[in-house]
Amino acid sequence: MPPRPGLTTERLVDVASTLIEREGPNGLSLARLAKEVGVKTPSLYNHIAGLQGLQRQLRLRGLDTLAETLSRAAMGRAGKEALVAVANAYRDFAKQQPGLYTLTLRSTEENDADIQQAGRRVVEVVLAVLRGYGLEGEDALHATRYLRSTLHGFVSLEIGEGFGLELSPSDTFDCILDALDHSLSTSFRRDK
Amino acid sequence: MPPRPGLTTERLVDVASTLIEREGPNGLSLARLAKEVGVKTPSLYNHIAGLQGLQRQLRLRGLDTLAETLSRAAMGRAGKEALVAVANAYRDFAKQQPGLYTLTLRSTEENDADIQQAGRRVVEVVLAVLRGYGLEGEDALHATRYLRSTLHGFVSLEIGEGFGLELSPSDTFDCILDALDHSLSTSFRRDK
DNA sequence: ACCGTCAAACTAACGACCTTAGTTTATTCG
DNA sequence: CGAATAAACTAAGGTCGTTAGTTTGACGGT
Repeated sequence: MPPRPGLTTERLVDVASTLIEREGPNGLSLARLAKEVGVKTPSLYNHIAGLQGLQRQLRLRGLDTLAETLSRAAMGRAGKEALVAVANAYRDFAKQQPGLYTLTLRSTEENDADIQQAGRRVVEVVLAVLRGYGLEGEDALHATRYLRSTLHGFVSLEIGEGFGLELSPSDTFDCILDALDHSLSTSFRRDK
Repeated sequence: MPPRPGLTTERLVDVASTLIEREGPNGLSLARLAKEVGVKTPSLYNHIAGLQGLQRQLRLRGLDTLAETLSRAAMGRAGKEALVAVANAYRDFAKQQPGLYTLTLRSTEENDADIQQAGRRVVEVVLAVLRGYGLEGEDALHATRYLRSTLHGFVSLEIGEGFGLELSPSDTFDCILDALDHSLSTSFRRDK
């Protein structure tokens, strides 16, 4: 049906996701993507809605694989074991695809139903972990924000600057998880 | 000395910092900045080293004012009181200048001595707060990363998407500070 | 086996932006 | 009052993203 190359949206997002790791989230351009797949730039518009559309697709893929990775890690575990597994899965995802992670967590400026739903799937996994701590209702929501904040903050800083120093980030991460486990076990019961 | 406008690097950074709030970190362009101060784009190069140089100056200013804001908040306080004051100052800074905050915390890719030093000044304030908890040595370094991760993660998420829902972010922040205080008071003693 | 259809590629062109090189101009200092 | 200097300017080149309009080639039905 198509004259020659036979592109698909899928393939473009594939190639773009490798590009974003090589060049960083800001180095991603339609020009480079087009060159990479052997096509002129305007041809891309048959498959994606411009640069914004491409970024949106990447964010969507990032959220989807993140949600799946996390739920896999949570399966069959509970309590601190689940917390540790999910947290490490989160960190590994960010470290293996820092470009995609960074783009995914960038503020979107526009309320996009699909993206919001994909984001909700991630939050749900975190909520499930907290259920193992007996947290529900408002407490669980506060705790979810706490957990997300800590995880996102840690991996952002680790990706961004590597924390400098020669102190092992993994050791720090373990300390943080101990502290989180302790907080979730005790101080997040409604006692305000 | 100058023919007409009499620009300075200072003034350019001033105007750029207002621009970055109106347009977001990605909306900042030399073209807009030039128009704003009534000058042609190339003239800017007499005062700043291109777009990268401008962003570097903004990051520098962001780190400097952040460090000063935090040390002001920490002055004369100790323990939980210091923690709460510094944390709120951090959050307020990010909320009042989200564009500058975002740009400041973006990974820089290049090891710039001035920027690294400015960043160190921020870390030192945090370290000082932790000294009030009796933390020193490796423990203090781990704890600093914990604190920075949580603060940065929370304000990033809050700036980015507002956390959705109608649950008050301020309430969550208070919960988080309680949990942090508790962790720092107990579980960060060397007991691994 | 042919032809029309249709999607996917292309070319052409515009506008925004960053950057460099070379030129003008006004102020200040000797 | 004249020359030096620093800050503005014009001109020009390059990269991008995007839109509009054109070509092309594979597929389905007659």
